Amino acid sequence: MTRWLVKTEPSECSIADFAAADNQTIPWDGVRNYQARNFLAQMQEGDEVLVYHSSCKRIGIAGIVRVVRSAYPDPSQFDPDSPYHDSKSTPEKPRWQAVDLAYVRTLPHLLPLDTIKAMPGLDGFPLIRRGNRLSVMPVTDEQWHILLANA
DNA sequence: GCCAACGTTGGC
DNA sequence: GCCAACGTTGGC
Repeated sequence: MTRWLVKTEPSECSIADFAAADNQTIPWDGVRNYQARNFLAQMQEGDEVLVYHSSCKRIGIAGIVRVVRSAYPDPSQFDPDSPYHDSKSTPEKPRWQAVDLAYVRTLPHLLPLDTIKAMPGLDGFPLIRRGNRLSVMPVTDEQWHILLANA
C-alpha cells in the first residue's frame, strides 16, 4: 500500500466537502499534469491520502481520505462544456485519469505549511521543495508518521 | 530537439 | 495583487 498527498483549493473541494458528500466520496478529476497523472494511475484501492489545502487563508494538511476506486478515464476530458475538456483526448485513447476518494477523517487541528516546513526529517518531501507545483505526490511511511505524529 | 513565449501554480 | 518557478506549446 502506498500513501499519497493531494493538493486542493478548499474553495473548490475541501476536507469538509468530503465529509458532506454523498457516500462521503468525491471523484478526483481534472488533474492535467502528466507527473501527477502518473501518480494517480498508481493509486490502489485502500491507499490513504492526505488532503492539503492550498491557495487559501489557512494553508496546510486538513485531513485524510482513502482511495475507493483506482484509476479510470477522467470523464471531464471528453466533456466540451467542462473546464477540463481536452480536445486531443478520445475515449479510445484517454489522456487523463481520475480516482474516487472517500472521507476518512479531519485532523483535529489543521497542520500548517510553516509547521510542516519546520519539521525535521522531511528533506526531499516534494510538498516543501522550492517552487514545487506537483498536485499529487507519494508520501513515504516515514514522512507520513512524522506528519501525523501529533495529529 | 531546442528554446522562447506563454499560461498556470501557489505562497506571500 | 505580485511574482518566482515551473510545465507546456509551437516555431524553427
